[in-house]
Amino acid sequence: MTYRTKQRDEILRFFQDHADECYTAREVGRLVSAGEATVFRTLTALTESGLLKRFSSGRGGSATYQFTECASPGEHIHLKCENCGALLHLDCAFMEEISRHFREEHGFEMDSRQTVIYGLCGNCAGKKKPGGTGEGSAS
Amino acid sequence: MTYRTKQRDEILRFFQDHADECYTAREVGRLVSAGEATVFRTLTALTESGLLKRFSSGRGGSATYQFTECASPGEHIHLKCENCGALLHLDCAFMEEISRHFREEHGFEMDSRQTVIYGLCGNCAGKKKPGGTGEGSAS
DNA sequence: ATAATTGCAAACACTTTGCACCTGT
DNA sequence: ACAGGTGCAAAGTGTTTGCAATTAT
Repeated sequence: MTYRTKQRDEILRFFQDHADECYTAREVGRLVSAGEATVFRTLTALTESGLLKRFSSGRGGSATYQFTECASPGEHIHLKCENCGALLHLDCAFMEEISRHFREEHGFEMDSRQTVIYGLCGNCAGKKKPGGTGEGSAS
Repeated sequence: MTYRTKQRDEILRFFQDHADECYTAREVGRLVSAGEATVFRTLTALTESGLLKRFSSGRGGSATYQFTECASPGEHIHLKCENCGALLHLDCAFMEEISRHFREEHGFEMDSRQTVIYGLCGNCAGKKKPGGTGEGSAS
């Protein structure tokens, strides 16, 4: 991450321009001009620096990545819509409340960076009801 | 899942006897007398029936499985300790409170089956502070 | 009896790595 | 110039699948 290359720029920009969608490494590879290896390396780097969020798919499927504005490790939690894929960032205030609840009532120190709440966003709730035994995840 | 075989019995029993630990398919394969394919098939089946919970590991690592008492889709949420691996089941009452918060204040319908809260349990909080860019997940 | 399950090995899919070449500073 | 990045192809993993033999009902 020392040099700035056009591949990284292009990949990051791609995610910024599609912040409402998840993409697999393969998809990214097809949509930008960068080799697969570079895509994987870049995706890993961007995830580690907090610009992207990674979601593991249930079985043997490929992981997906999505842009997330928060490069800074600020305190907030992510809500992921299982239907449309929207990634919502929960404001600090409420997160603190949840966090406190877990800590005080259950002695559990929540790690908001690793946690993703799955469910249906306002637009999707009431519509589609995803079946399957899907599995979600995030870094 | 029509017949009852000794392989499935053994695998399920293994998880019941080690309900506080996560195991990869490979580990299970070594510890019980069942072929790898059978282990994978059984793990998938048990996960689908809700007896096990599956956690995807961050990168290319293997998924891990853990016993979870709740075969019934009862309303409760899971808290997973990132340090010792403990899997805590949150009582309905508090889960309802969280759920309501998301719904009323954010229009978000939480899916408690898919969601796992990561963090440190009472015993581990304050001790080890896991680094890395790990990623958790669950079905 | 017969339909489901097992197990092996081969097939797959996703991700990582080695290494020579290219690029950013 | 030279550390760092890229890309190809090869190597790894982890997981799934085809199919004959085995087992539960």
